[in-house]
Amino acid sequence: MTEKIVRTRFAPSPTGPLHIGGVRSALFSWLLARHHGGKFVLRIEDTDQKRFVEGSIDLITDALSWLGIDYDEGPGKDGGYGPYIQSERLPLYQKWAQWLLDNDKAYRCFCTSERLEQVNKEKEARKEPPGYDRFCRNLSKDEIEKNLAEGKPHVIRLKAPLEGQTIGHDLIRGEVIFDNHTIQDAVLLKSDGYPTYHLAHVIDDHFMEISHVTRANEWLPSLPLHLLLWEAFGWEKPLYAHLPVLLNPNGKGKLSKRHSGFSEDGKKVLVLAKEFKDAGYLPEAVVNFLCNIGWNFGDEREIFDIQEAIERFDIGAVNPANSAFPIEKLDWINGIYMREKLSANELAKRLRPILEEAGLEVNVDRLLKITPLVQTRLKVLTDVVAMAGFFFHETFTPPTVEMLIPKKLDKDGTRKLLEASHKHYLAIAEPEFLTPALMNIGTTLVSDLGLNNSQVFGVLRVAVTGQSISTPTFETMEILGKSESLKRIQIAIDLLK
RNA sequence: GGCCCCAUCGUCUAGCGGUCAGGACAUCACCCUUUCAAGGUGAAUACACGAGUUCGAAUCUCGUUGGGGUCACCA
Repeated sequence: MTEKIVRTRFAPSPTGPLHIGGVRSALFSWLLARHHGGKFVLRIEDTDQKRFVEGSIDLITDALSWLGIDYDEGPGKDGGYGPYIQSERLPLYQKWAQWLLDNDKAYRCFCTSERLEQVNKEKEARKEPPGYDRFCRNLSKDEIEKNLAEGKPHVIRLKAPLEGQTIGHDLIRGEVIFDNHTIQDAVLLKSDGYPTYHLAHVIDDHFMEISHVTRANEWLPSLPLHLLLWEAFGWEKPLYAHLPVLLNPNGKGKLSKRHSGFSEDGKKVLVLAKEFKDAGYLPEAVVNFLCNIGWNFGDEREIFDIQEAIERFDIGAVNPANSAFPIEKLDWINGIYMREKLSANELAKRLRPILEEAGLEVNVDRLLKITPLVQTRLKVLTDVVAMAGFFFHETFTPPTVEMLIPKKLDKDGTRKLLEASHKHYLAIAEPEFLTPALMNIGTTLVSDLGLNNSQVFGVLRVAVTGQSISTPTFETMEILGKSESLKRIQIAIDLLK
């Protein structure tokens, strides 16, 4: 077992955009494979025709690639174990379902969904747990032949043992014991000829030689069923690891797609991988953030790059407890990446497409100048538009009068301040129109006028940028240049007349 | 309801029989300061409860409570 190559897989259903919980599962699976120098496989589980959503596969692969979670085998990337889309493997499932039938491990069930509903209703009335009553389990050969001859639709069900126990081993929580009588005669092959997840994953994981099955915790209750299946086939079982579930930020209920776009305490709850991208988070920050949920790097470090995570990752050390989604930590981590892990040039590269998407024409030289100014101020990339978008506007949008007048100063006082500023700045020679000199004049104005820094610098900021939150005043003026800065100060003066 | 899983600051976590129960985010205060940030310093806050086992339990056992998951011809 130890010398066996580690092969893990991420097996999403193409039912829509990739969810952040799915990303987490994929990430841990990927980390496990990379840690052992093994292979990571992407398999598409599209056995439910009704839930298939066109374009989902691209959405899934796009999200994984944005995050840097690369797969060695998968759709369009054959590694000798394909096809990697379950709907293309139907004959295989049917063949092995037949094998189970032939070996008395499964049986045909002709019950209609109406009857199944009826059975459950009756059970509920008797306060019994719901479940199939095994009506078809002991059908005689003649009855089966008769039903078949009549062309009655049917499914194939597992013949689960009625007594005894099934013991599972989970890498994260150890031994898990189930009484066999609680295990259902689950449907393995549906009447449309498609397998259910139960059958499909066992067959695929066997033939794809998956060594570790990592999946979300909601699968733990069906683990015994899967174990029974492995035993029925007589195949060597993979190791299982059930990852803890991501709960909503308030800890109530699992984080689900239903909550996409919903807000909680006035904060939007992001749940789709794409939403994180659109919101301006860096992929490396998202990955780092996700690593810290349920797993601990050690050394009391929370910031680390993906290579370091691969080196240390240990699936057995994953915390078995579910966790509330600590979304507020993402802002912090994202900030660290933007100001400490990225150089100004790299940050500028990421900022450019965002400004362009906002409809701004980006002058690269100017962008390079303002990037250092916004670097410590951005929470997410998209903040740059509001904070520094004015640098790229064709026309200047002047502030309102209210924005211009600071606390403890009236209209006249503000205008006088601006007039004095205009006079001083006009006197500076063009080549000296640089931050230190501008700052100097600023402080001179403060003492001359008997005001404080905040008032003087604040008024200038608003006058020059047209907004009250912006890049620092004097650096901004330097970038804007002498004539543009003076022009804007004059506009403000006129506004106050 | 049955079954299964889980339980350390508000949150993410470290801890695996002897620790002043550590770190981080968030919060608050102070410093720095041209708005906003960033940075610095400091504060406050946790072993769900009850029985055992033990010289000694956050750590082991059982129970209670609480939370979560799951009981489909969905995955």
